[in-house]
Amino acid sequence: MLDTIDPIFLPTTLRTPPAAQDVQPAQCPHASPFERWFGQGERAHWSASVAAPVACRVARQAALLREGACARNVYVVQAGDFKVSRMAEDGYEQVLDFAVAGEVLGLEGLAGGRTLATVEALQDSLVYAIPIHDLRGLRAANPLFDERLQQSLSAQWGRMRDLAWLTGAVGSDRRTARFLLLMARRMAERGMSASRLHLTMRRRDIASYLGLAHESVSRSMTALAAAGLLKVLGREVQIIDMEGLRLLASSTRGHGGEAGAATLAAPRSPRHSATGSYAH
Amino acid sequence: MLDTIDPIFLPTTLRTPPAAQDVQPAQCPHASPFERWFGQGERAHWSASVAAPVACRVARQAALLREGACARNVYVVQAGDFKVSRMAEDGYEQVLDFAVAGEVLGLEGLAGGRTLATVEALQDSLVYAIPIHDLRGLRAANPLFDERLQQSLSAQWGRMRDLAWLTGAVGSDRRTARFLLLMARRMAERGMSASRLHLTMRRRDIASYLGLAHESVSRSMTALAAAGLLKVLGREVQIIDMEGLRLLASSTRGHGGEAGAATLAAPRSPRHSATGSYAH
DNA sequence: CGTCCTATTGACCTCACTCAAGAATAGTGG
DNA sequence: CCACTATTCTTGAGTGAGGTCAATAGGACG
Repeated sequence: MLDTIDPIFLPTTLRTPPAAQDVQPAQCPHASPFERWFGQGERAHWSASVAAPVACRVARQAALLREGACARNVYVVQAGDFKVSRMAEDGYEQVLDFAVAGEVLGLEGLAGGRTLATVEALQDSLVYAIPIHDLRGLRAANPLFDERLQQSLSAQWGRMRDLAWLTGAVGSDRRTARFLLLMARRMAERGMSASRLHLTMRRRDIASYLGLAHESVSRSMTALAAAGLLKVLGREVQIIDMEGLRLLASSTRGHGGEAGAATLAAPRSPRHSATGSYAH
Repeated sequence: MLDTIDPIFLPTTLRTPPAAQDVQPAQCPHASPFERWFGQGERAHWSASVAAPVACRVARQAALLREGACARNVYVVQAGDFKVSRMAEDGYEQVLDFAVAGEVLGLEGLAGGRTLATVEALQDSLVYAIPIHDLRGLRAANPLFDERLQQSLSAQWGRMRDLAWLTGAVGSDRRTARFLLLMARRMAERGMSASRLHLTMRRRDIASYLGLAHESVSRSMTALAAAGLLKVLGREVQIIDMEGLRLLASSTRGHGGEAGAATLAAPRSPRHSATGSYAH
């Protein structure tokens, strides 16, 4: 009976002490990712020929999947978050997505047998590994899992929609605002605070994801903070004016947001930096 | 027996007379999309409870799927091509993809029951409609179809990869070059000439897809033509120097392509326009 | 304590967006 | 078939935004 697996979050050598909402899946309105995927109690039975998913710890900066490798497993993220990237032909690292708890990784390698992206842990994380050759049997044995898998495949479309929504916005401030709103939405979907973001990835990763220079991301952050929409302290971001951020992000192109009220101050003047410790 | 369906291409009021390679699926190294999806001859049998897919003609500019509508069918494109777009909150039309023969449309609506994108025919096209409630039965009855469906779901990941590859490039010329290479690759995958592109979509659609202004797309086209890489004549594009185009597109950012040789002439000087009939 | 990585800020300047106008094409109706 | 219209495409001019280069500071880690 695998339902006795305790979803212990890994307190081993965590650089950044985990925030309270991260280690308490019980606080989420939904059950833990494991239960949502495989069911709980007596419903989480496995067929005799199929092994139960194996819990794996992934250290920060460790590669869960490496581009071009042989695809062996898919992974369900139990805790932590990941960066999905791909190497362009000239060595540029193109970030495709950021995956958080509840998502499944490695499905892209199903067809070709080869991993098509590198997936790297942004913090010490916990995943459940499912061998690809067990997928069919697991789907047959566990209807809930089959349903979740279907949803994940169609959720892939949502990722593309998000990416297009982000890169479709003209203006680095707008684009950065959309990114923050997207991250906030993902937090909210998991029952955590939407206004308090952690941003485990580097500015450079965000920049690659948004199609900007990392300096522009940095500048936009401070600009949004100077406009009173955010408080930025390194990778810690607190959204002050969610509605203002939405208004700014709502217009995809052209000058001014909607009614011309949400435009940031044109003569970028961060005299009084609201960036916390970075003030000087 | 549905294998007797003749994939007649519609010669009804075609503005642009279809090129020979478009109406001759027999010339492709692969079979027709219908055969590739459903098999041919005796293998294309259907279970008694599941109707065979229905061929549907879609007129140019007609909406095959409309965003927000109730999801009833998925469609396999037999001939023609489509624009997949989504309306942003401010009314901006964000183009997400261009679909060509062999691809499946409407899968994104499977989970939520609602269509998440508008799919519009760029030319008079032919699709096979499959009711969603028949999907399960059809997959069970036809293993080939099941396999293709799996591949299409994982192919969705490739679309996102393509989109990120496009928007990741800095510089409108590079981005346009990548777009043309992408279209050429899709043509080649279907056994057609990779150097001769039709571009059934408007410049504005390309621009939305690439995250550019449509004027920039137009300018980049003429710039690429002036550099001797292309011949542009409205929506008809012929790639002259495929390798040069690849070299230009290979570098995602920074000045110059790879060895500094593939940069376009800096003082954009289209004295002698190579745009065909647009010369004056 | 020294090194490496990351983040921020500044200066400069190219480039692409915006606005605007003209030309070519497609579509419609007489 | 041609006139008329609407849409699409191209080109120009100007400017502001963001990319590149560069320097500094902060933080992590051994």
